[in-house]
Amino acid sequence: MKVVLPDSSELELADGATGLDAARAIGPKLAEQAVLARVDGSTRDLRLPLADGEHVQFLTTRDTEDPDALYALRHSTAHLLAEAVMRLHPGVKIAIGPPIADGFYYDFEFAEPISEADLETIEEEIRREIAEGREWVREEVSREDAIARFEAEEQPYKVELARDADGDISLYTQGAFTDLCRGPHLQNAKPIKAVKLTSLAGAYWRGDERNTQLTRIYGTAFFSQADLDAHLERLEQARARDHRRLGTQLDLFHLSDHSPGSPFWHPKGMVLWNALEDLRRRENRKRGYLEVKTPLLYDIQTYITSGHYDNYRENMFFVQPHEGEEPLALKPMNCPGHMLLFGSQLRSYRDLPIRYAESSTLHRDERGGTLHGLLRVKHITQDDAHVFVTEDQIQGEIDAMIDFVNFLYERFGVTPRAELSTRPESRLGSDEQWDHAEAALEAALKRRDLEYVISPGEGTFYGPKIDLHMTDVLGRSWQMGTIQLDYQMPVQFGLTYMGPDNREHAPVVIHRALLGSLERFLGILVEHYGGAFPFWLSPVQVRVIPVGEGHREAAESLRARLDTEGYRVEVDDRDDTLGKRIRDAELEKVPFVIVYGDRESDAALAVRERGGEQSTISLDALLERFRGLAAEGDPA
RNA sequence: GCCGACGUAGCUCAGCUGGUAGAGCACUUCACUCGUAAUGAAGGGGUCCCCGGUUCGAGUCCGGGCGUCGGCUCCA
Repeated sequence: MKVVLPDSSELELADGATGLDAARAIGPKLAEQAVLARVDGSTRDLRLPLADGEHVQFLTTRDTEDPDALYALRHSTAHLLAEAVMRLHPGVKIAIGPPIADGFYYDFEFAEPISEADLETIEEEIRREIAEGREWVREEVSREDAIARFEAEEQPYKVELARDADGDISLYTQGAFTDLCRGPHLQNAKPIKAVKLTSLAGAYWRGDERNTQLTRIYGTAFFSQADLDAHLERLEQARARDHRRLGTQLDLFHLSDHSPGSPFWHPKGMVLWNALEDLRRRENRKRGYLEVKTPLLYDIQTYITSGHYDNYRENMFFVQPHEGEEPLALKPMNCPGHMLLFGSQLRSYRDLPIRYAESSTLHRDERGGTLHGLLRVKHITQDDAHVFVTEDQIQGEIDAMIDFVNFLYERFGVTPRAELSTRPESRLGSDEQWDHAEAALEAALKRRDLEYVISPGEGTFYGPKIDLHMTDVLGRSWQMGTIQLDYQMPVQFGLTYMGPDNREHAPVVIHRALLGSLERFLGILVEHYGGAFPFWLSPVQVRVIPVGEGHREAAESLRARLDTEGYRVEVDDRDDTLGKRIRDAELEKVPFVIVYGDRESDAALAVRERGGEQSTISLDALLERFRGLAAEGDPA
């Protein structure tokens, strides 16, 4: 048989030759350094046979940044971790240990709990294994043999995995350790030049909290120590952009034990907040949304009607005004309020669509351990709206919402990832309705040519949704905007409109929050910009620094002038050196600094831009520049 | 809710095996009035998260609670 190499040359091989055979045929050095075969785009263990006509490329120990090569390296390191743990903790039960982005983990069930201090010992053991040398041997066995083997070894999790596998099973052995594993793996442990165990966490078997909680050990590995160092350096740089750190540094907000999960917004943070509110309000108005305001407190019946009492009671706040009175619930979402508002009057088909918008304070009593800076809060504010439509208005409204979303996110130069979340196990309504609703959302995504993935079972109990996701500085994904199609809640609330046929019909409602939560959106924005906001968003746009005491008056009058033009300007006339005040302005990431001394006048201002670039320009020219920059946030 | 770690000045952190707290920055005052990323000196500032326990004595050890961080689970 023949396989095709990357340079299009053909290589003759015996039938049944493996990737390693092919590498050997090319050269002994390649055979030694080969880590993986990439065959027609997907990776294959070197121990597996090639087939006639396949296009083969070899990944070697020099492909130190190739994700597939790193995956194999880390997957193999995970096996070394399991071997080390089994040696140090006899009787430990092993579960699964895959490579992940930036590293790997392995899940164990320990007889006695371990702590982070134990990681060092385990890490040393792994290094010892590498120093001793390990080779991986692959074998294929029947399902029954695999089950029997792991039963004999008293490894119940492996038995369960083997039971659930279909077809034959592959095993990989290194040293005294054999694991049930699909591969691919390294030939041997030599390429593993840097290993670090990073953290310890609880994780439920198969991701289900009804199952046993296992102990997960996270780690990472690289082809060189320099790569590991670079990785740690990147993490440190990412942490410098963390919105929690910048929130304090830039005096935007703080969190307090006195009200966990409820940010205190400082004046500078409020500038950002209000910029989002202004954007939301202005753009909603252009698109026919009507701003409303509905109560914060409702009786329990409202939430029984909406279904939230059954589904989310655990996460709601209740207040009892006085002894013996009925409790009220603090609203965790706006839907019921908007349903009641719609139902307060007789509606005609001529009124539809009705688009109620409200950016109101909501409270959700999130489970302990889930709060996270601004990204997961108890006090949450959504740029919410509910659009009541007839069946044939659905498509048009959803298309318009997707366009609206694109418009909003483009303002910030960010691109969210779309997901289509389909029917969950526990839900209202018939399968026909769900088919219909899911199809409507998917059709909209396709019409607007938006890339998306499907998240099965992740929809709400009342309908499917399109979610927009973004990633924070540590690589975690967060849901931002959402568009949800709902046939249920209007029915629960008995909502109707009078149709042209003079009969009552139930409207369909589209729930949507496009930025999502203002708190979360701001958190992501702070990280996206690393605190260096564009001019139109900057809490302080210009700082005027008088050179000496004698220039304070002129600086103040320049400030007043810029203030009149609508810009956010401060004078820094502190009794500090010029260098110090410029340094502070840079650290606060103020976009423009104007140094004002003897040489300056309206005709010639000394302007320093964030980052250090300096120029001398007239006030008029500067104002012209500012007008252009300010317009980025408010395109006509 | 679960696993692990942590909680000391406004911020970032140090505080060894128990003997009633310290640095840098910030703040205040004084001197300097400065030309593009830190002027110098002096000073003020702490219920060491909370409650309980052990001890002659607890920031330090133990128990409980609250909060935060990294994960898991959850997320209308």
